[in-house]
Amino acid sequence: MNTLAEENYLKSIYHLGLNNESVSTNQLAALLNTKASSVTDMLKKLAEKELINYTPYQGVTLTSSGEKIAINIIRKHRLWEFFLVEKLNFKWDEVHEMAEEMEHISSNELIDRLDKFMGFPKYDPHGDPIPDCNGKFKAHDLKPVSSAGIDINGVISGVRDHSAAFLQYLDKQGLTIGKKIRITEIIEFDHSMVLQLDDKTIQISREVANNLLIIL
Amino acid sequence: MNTLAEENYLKSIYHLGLNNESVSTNQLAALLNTKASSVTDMLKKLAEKELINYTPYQGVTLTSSGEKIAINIIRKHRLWEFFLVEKLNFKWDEVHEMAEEMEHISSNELIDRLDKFMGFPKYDPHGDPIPDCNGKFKAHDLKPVSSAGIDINGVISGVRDHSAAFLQYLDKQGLTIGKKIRITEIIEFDHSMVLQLDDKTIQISREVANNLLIIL
DNA sequence: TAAAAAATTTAGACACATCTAAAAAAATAT
DNA sequence: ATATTTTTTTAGATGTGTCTAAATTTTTTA
Ligand SMILES: [Mn+2]
Ligand SMILES: [Mn+2]
Ligand SMILES: [Mn+2]
Ligand SMILES: [Mn+2]
Repeated sequence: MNTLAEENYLKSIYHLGLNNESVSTNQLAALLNTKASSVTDMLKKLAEKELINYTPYQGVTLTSSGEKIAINIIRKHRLWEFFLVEKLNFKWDEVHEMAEEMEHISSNELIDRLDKFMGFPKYDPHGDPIPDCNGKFKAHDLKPVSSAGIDINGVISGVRDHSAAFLQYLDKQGLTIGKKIRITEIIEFDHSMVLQLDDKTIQISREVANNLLIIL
Repeated sequence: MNTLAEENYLKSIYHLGLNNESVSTNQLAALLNTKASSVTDMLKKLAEKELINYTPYQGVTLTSSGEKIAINIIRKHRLWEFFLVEKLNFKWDEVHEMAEEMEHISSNELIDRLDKFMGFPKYDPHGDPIPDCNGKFKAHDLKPVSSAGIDINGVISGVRDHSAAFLQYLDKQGLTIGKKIRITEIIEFDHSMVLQLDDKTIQISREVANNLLIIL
């Protein structure tokens, strides 16, 4: 139906356009690791198919049919990630690249059965919400640890940075999804934070605190 | 590493070259639903990569590295088919097209873990052998029902035709993998055969008998 | 608000995988 | 053995997705 490249563009436009409004050519070029001129070419094609709203020089937004396709790809990505972690015992830092390929397997019947097989999970291994077969999903109300103050309690429920390096670091520190934390100290000098876990105390940099998301 | 088209050519060369020797351009064109001239182009590319032995006008054979790749794709295809049937409850006539896509997911670590997850199955839903992670496999010693005579007993263990139409017909008749049959009559006029199953008697055409494989 | 900088689009090219039509080689028939 | 048919390859073209370099538009700065 749509090519692999088209699907990847739609997914990227969706991710970049989440909060803000229209997505720029350069933003897409950066995320997709390609050149602005290539992006322009593809935007024309997607506009022709009425999957995006495109006005030259003004960036793009998804049409509702474009958004539907994007959400479906994200659904597949996250369900496959869940499968890889829960059924095949991969670690959360190992699954993203595989899911990038698997999200393009076309059958919806397959993905709906996979969903059922796994008990209709609501969140993927990184805490991101999994759209249901109608594209509906609800994100947690997440805040970066860095935005919380002294003596605040929270539950680790997501990450902003999905890089393997960051996820491996969190693993090593025991900062995994579901863990309860309490902020016991904030170092004024560099804004690093001291966290109390169930079993130990650890210190994290501002950088880490910015990318670690909790539910209060 | 190799493109999707290259993988499909290698797989096709493998399947066509099983018993006989070299595979012709036209055979490949027919199986891959493409034109002979396109095949020639691709054969040059695969020869350049030393995945096939190609002499113009003489057909091709796989090199050992080409064969290794082909067998790995077949391993993936059959393991995904097994997964779809055993874990997601698809029927044996529904899985081939999905597996055609899934066989190109690149990670070998993934497929090895999938293999383990399913308990290292030896045969796919159609009775075809699944190569292990070293590419080793052993096919059953299969014979078409049509080659057996009166009063012979056998166990249905494979099919020659993999079309959905044929598989659905077999399902409806209760002629599924593992079923024990006994040939009770052969009609001289059209070579159709009467089979005794555990619970019933059915008659099949010569065409069906040719495509249904048993272990004696 | 005019000049400079940045972002975006256009123009022209290329690799890949495919096609049709024509040429060449191999196999078959007379 | 020659002619005919079949098979295969070559030549030239197309669509997709990408690229670099140049032109254009928008934004920022002075
Ligand atoms: Mn991911
Ligand atoms: Mn994820
Ligand atoms: Mn199959
Ligand atoms: Mn099969």
